[in-house]
Amino acid sequence: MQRAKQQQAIFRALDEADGPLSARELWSRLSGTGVGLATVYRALQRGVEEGTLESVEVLGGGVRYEPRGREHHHHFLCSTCDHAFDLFGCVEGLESLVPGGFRMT
Amino acid sequence: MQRAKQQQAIFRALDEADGPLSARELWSRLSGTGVGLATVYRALQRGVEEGTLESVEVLGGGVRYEPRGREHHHHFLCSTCDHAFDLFGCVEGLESLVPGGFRMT
DNA sequence: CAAGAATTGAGAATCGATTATTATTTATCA
DNA sequence: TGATAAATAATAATCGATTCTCAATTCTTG
Repeated sequence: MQRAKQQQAIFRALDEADGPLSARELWSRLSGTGVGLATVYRALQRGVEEGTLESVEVLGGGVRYEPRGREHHHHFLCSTCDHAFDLFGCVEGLESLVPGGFRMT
Repeated sequence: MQRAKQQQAIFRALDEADGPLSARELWSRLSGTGVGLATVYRALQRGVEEGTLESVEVLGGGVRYEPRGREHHHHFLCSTCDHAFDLFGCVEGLESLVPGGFRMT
C-alpha cells in the first residue's frame, strides 16, 4: 500500500470512530491492509507530536488516541467489550471536589 | 516478623492511607519490615477474595486497593506524585450521560 | 530511470506489573 | 519438643504493551 494512503487510512479510522481508539483497536480496524502494528504506533506518536492527535486515558486499559480539537467531552468505557465511547454532555461540581492545594486539569 | 503481625501491618497500612494504594505503594510503606513484594500481592489477592478489600482503578496507573465497606466516594489522582486521594462529595448527572442500552456500574 | 534517503513490516528486545518457583522460615499440634 | 504443613523472601518467569532493529520497500530528486 502506498504510504500516503496508509497514513490516510490511519487518521480516517480515528476520525470515524465513536470514541478514542487504542493502538490495537486501531490496528485491528486496518486488518487486511497489511499495515504493521509498529507503523500504527509510529503514526500515533507522530500525530501527537505534530498536534493532530491527542492521547487520552480511560479507566480499564491503556492509552487511546483521538483527533485533536474536538469539543469538550468525556468517555464511557464498556466493561464488557472494553471499548471507549465518546459522551456528549458534562457534569457539574467536579471542580469543587478537588482537594485544597491541587488544581484540576 | 511474625506472620500475623505482617498481615496486620498490611491491612493497617491500607486503613491508614488517605486513598487506595497500589501494591508497590503499599510495599514501600512497609519498607524496613522485610515483607516481600510477593507477600503483599498475595495478601491483597486474599483480601479481595475474602471480601475485606476492594480493588479500584484510577486513571493513570494500575490497580489499587482499599478496605471494603467505606462510604461512597471517588478518587483524585495527583499527576505529579501519582498518588490517589479519597474524595468526599459527589457529582450530579453522571447517570444521565450513560449511552442508551448501557448500565452504569 | 537510477541512487540515495526515508519508511515500512516482521519479529526480537525491552519494560513494568504480576505470578510462579523453591529453598527457607514459621506455625500447628500430637 | 519434633514432625509436618503452611507461608514467606528472593528472584526467575510470564504477560501484554510498546519500542527497537534491520532487511526490504517506497519515495524523492535529478
